[in-house]
Amino acid sequence: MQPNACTMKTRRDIFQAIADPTRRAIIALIALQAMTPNAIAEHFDTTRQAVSKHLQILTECELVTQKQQGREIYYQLEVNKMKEIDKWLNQFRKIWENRFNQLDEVLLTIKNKKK
Amino acid sequence: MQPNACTMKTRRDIFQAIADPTRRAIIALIALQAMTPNAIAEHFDTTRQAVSKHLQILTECELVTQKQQGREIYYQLEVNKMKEIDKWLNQFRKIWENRFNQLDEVLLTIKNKKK
DNA sequence: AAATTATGCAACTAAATAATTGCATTTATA
DNA sequence: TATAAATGCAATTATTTAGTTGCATAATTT
Repeated sequence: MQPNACTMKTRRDIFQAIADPTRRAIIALIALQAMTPNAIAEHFDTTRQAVSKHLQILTECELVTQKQQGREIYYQLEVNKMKEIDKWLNQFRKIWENRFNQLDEVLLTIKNKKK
Repeated sequence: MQPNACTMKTRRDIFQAIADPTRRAIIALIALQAMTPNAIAEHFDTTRQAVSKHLQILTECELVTQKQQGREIYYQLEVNKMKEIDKWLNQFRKIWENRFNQLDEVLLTIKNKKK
């Protein structure tokens, strides 16, 4: 059986995508307004092709989308996709809020003892 | 000059740490209660040594801490460190909340036009 | 139409990564 | 005290990654 279109050499996900510092910088850069690969590359110390590869990876996991405009291609952040990281954080948020409440209680106890 | 103790082959950070799915699973596993490497390894399909390496990486970027108890070492999540990811998300949170408000306005406009 | 610009894709390379096996050390138990 | 258990560390390996250079293609501009 032939490998289908979904077959990829590497498994990309959003966590893998944001692991690279350059990609995080690109994400932050295009967060507010869409930009072309050339314009993005000007902000970094690498070649346009390297940036292009990063954009490809970001596109693969749907963190960015393209918008063709003549021969220029504008890449823009799909900010909604970023919420997935937020969702993953939720499980820990419960814990760290709990920890905070526990600390709160300790502080209250100390306070009451002082009275 | 001799390389000092801080010299590392690789630059680890929290984003790199959570990029690996096994490490994310470990993080989730020990989030609620500290566990030993052996106990953690039982949950995965790899060797204890591999888990140990993941724990080492997580320790390096201060996502987990150790607590020795006889010959056992309990690894526990430093849930506060997870907040760093949350902090990074803040810059995008502003945007996605904004987008939501914009949508909200559109919906309100539609609603008003219907009246 | 010819030259220029914007971009993607392929081949290649160096470095990093995740995992394995084997061994050493420390602590507990029989 | 001898054995077993819990763990870390070193060497090795296969795979992935990020980057480079070079080339092809499509859309502009001169």
